[in-house]
Amino acid sequence: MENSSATKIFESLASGVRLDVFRLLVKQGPDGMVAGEIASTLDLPPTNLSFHLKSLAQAGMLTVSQEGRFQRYRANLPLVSDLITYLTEECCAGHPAQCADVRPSTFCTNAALPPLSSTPTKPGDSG
Amino acid sequence: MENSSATKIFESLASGVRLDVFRLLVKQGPDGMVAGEIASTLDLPPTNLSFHLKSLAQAGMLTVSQEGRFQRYRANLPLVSDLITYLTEECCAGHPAQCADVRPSTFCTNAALPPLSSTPTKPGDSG
DNA sequence: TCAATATTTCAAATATTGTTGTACTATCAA
DNA sequence: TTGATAGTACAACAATATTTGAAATATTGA
Repeated sequence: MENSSATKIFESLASGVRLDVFRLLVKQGPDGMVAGEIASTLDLPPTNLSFHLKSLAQAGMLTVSQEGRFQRYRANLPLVSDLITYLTEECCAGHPAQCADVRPSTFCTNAALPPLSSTPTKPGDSG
Repeated sequence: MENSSATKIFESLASGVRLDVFRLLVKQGPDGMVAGEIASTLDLPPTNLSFHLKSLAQAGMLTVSQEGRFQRYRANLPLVSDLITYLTEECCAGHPAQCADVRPSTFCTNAALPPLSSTPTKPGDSG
């Protein structure tokens, strides 16, 4: 991931409203929600919601699909994974022992994450 | 975590400069870096760096410790873990099967995350 | 076609952030 | 104490983001 993409994603989450929207859609899973449902659930004026949905969708955090007059939004969870990878990659670069002191158990050691310092690769191949 | 804390954290990461700073400090691990080193590594004027460091530190993403004239900054990785938990909690609430379709292998199923839909509890106890 | 509904686009007002230079505090070294 | 270094606080300006209402677009159903 590039810095500009990651920045855009973080910007898209850097708002109380958009955070509420995204978390609501995470909860809904593959069902997603149409814009009107989101608006009434979170008690937002449609113009304002549309503004925030656009921001999230342009960052890639939401996908949209049209259903007649409705627009259905869904959270893009795989992108969250990519984002964390970007944020934490090269953690304690080249020093697995240090990394162990610092990492939250979620990271570095996690199978889904890319080859960081804790992978069983040969040492010394930091990017 | 509360919405306002999470928003503050995402705001703190919603800048190309701050993202570079944080990732650099992730790489350094427990060693961290002093402000001047960060400034020269990223080629930033000290006033500007100070502005961004403050934002990251106030959000809790960095810790600071004084060393004589120097200020040493370190990435606070456990907070990243808390943040992801907040962002993805109640994923596909109450519908583990759906969740499996959607989640990146990093989430939901992860031991470090809170009891979501994928925990081995009885089905149908959505929060 | 026409009226109603769902949602977005646009424009204007307001609010918030980012950048820069200057000044300040604290520490170091003599 | 003095002068140098490390870093931050403040103030001014520039740049962006957020909110709102009115208007536009697209779909539905009579």
